[in-house]
Amino acid sequence: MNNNPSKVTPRILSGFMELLPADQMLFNGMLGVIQKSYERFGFIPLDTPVIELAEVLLAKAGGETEKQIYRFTKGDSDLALRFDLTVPLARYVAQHYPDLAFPFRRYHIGKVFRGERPQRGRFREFYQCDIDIIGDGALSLLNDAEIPSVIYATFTALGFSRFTIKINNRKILNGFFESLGLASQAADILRSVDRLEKAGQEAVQQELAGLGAPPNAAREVLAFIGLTGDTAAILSQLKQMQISNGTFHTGVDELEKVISYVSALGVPGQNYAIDLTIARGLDYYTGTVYETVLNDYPGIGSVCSGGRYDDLAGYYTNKQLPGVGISIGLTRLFYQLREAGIITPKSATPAIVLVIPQTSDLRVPLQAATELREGGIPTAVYFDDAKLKKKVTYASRLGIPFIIVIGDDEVAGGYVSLKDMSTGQTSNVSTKEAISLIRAKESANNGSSTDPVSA
RNA sequence: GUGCCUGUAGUUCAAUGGUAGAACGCAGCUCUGUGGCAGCUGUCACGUGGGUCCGAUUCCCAUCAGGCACCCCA
Repeated sequence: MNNNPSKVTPRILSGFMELLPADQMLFNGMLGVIQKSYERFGFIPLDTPVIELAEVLLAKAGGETEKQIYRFTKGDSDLALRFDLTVPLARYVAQHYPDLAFPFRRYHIGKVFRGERPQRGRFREFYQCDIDIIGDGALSLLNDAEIPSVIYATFTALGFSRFTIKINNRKILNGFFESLGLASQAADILRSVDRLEKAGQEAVQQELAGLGAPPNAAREVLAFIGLTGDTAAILSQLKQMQISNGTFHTGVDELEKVISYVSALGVPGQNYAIDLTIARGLDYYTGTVYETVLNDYPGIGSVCSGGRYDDLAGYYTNKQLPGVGISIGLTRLFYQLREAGIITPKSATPAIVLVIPQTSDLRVPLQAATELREGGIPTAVYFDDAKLKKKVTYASRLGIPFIIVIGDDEVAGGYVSLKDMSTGQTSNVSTKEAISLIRAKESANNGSSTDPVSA
């Protein structure tokens, strides 16, 4: 690959994503939409170090985490890269507890690292966009209901309309398993149930048998999670079930409340549903759980998931800090949308206009550029010596929608030559007129393309 | 971490036991103040190491890299 032995081959590690300018613009657009949406709900921004003491990050330890974490030493320090944003949040809240106002609503958009085998859409470094609401001692169930409304607003802002927020409650599943005498295998069963769609009914049935579930219990499990209908129908079926288990009924109660409030918060009925099969692999969820899928692209899987947990920071503090939150895996989401052609890059630069000086005295072109920028128009200037054709091609390649050529004629005449790259029309106008012309055209375009996913 | 598949220009792909072509891209020209089209010219490759062979990009082994499935997850 590299003929020149004196040069190092430029390359990056597999599993790390790096984008070309047009894609980076698209990615940043999505990230900005998500951030704006989170802030609209009053979530507070948070940024924490990418590197933490291994002791802190691994306080909880746990098979997969331990295996996947990037860990290294620097001098005497045992360090690690964060593998999610929840553990740093727990540390942060425990550490700054006295200075925070609860419920603490924070969002955090940042990179996390996992040393997994990379695969399509699975990266070793990726962005998560998290929101969490942390209570001090207790946290109203209403927060569980607000989360889907944030998801709804965010995915709508991203340009999607056909998506479903699937909602379930762990207590229902746990209580149900307890009533079948399968409580000790609950975690494994949940995991198996979570794979229902992927692995198929038969495989799950066999797995359940392998876990020691008697055939009738396995059948009951499958029948249970197979309950169908709209939210009202599922809820009434759940309530009619003859199960004497407190946890189960608490779960049904919670789910019913959450569902009713989700509706009250204005999430349309077609955008959420009860799905008793979603369980989430993570073991720290204790109540409501969420998973969001794009109806037209089920293959992409969950694009946003999370849930309720009772004890966020038990490894760092004695305070009982319950919370609820979700995470959008932005890197994966972006990658898969891009792969599927659902989103396509538009421009490779934020510049709206390229000023092209065609004169040796740059003062007038530079003044014009400054005026454009003061007029709120992102402006780049082509400083280097080249033929006009090359400069125009440059604007074309980058997708810059306007160019302004300023040569000796323009300087002498006190005007600029404005060209609309999409129509090819040029006109001689004053800089002020150019600004309003560009603004008019841009706002007309933006009407339909504020979201990066207008497809 | 386990299993399977694949490594040829910047990219996507060909061909061949006698050292390789195309398309797109990129640079330039046709075209000295205007991009997209067209024509021409140029640019760039057999992942690495070993083995078999007169000779290996081709066959074999190892290694590295990439992809896929499992596991797990965003």
